[in-house]
Amino acid sequence: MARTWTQTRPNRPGRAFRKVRTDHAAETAQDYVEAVSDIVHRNGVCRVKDLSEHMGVSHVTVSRIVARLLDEQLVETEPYRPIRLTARGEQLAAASRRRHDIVFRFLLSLGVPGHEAGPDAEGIEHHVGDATLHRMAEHVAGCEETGAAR
Amino acid sequence: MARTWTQTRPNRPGRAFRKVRTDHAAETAQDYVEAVSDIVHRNGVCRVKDLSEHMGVSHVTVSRIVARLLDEQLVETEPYRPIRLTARGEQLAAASRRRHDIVFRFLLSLGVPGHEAGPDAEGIEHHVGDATLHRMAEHVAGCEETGAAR
DNA sequence: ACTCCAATGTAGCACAAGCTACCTTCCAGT
DNA sequence: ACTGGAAGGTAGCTTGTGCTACATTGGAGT
Ligand SMILES: [Mn+2]
Ligand SMILES: [Mn+2]
Ligand SMILES: [Mn+2]
Ligand SMILES: [Mn+2]
Repeated sequence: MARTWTQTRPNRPGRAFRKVRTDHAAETAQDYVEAVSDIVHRNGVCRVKDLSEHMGVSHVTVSRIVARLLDEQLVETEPYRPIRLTARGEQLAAASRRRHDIVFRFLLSLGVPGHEAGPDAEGIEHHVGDATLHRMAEHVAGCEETGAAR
Repeated sequence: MARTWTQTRPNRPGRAFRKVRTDHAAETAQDYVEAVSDIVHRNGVCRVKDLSEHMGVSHVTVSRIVARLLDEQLVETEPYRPIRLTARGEQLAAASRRRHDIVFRFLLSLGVPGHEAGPDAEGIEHHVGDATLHRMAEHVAGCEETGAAR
């Protein structure tokens, strides 16, 4: 019965890379619902144009992605109308913003200058597991009770 | 002269998201050259199969990506032959590994358990700017001179 | 020397996300 | 009420990365 079983259970590095890929797949939805939430709070409504400027992409890219979010019931809208978040969308936005803020404030508390912490946080946030997020939050809290960054 | 100038210079969030997108574009090359380097050190040679197992993807995906790395002069190989790194590939691999190690050890020094630090580092590494990397390295050094993680 | 099979290559598909070019809609200001 | 132009939709292309199915190759073992 030998069983060569070349690769029955996934190996360690393979698992890690798979996780990164699923994180990437979730990334767009998180950033967009967060953006919709921000823009609605700032402007009252969120239009395709607003998202296009916010994300730095063309309006075409935005409207295809909005169609996907509609599919996933994260937003609702009709043609030529503003975009609102569904309840699910609000939840995801809240969770994403919380994560984003923790990562951003953590980088600041590490001593990273704001102009670099912003862009770095935008990417890092999607790859931070629960344990890592907890540790970051604790670090931020620790630094704030002592005294500011550094 | 009014100048509506809807969007002449990119806005802040737009710049951040653009950076994330360029980071993602560089990600595959970095992970693959790092993998080739690791596998060569471990096995003597690196084959498509090794990469396929390491990355957790099919051999088809690997061989198309290897073709791209060949184009970018990061690796050299011929059909049905092992894959070696070029000088440029070695350089990129060394830089990537250094970055990867710093991020990983940083997470450990934060108190993140290894089984989560590994996968998280695999994603985070590509979004860490120079200032952030420096801060992480300093944090690791500080923790090591004191006493281990925590 | 042959043969078999694991490894590799190729064809062709899917899907996400980027773009330009072009068409349609709607509303603000006359 | 009209209408010009900004906003948004649509068509169709590109690139990157994933896949299955099938063809090819080369070397290990007889
Ligand atoms: Mn975010
Ligand atoms: Mn983000
Ligand atoms: Mn890596
Ligand atoms: Mn990686």
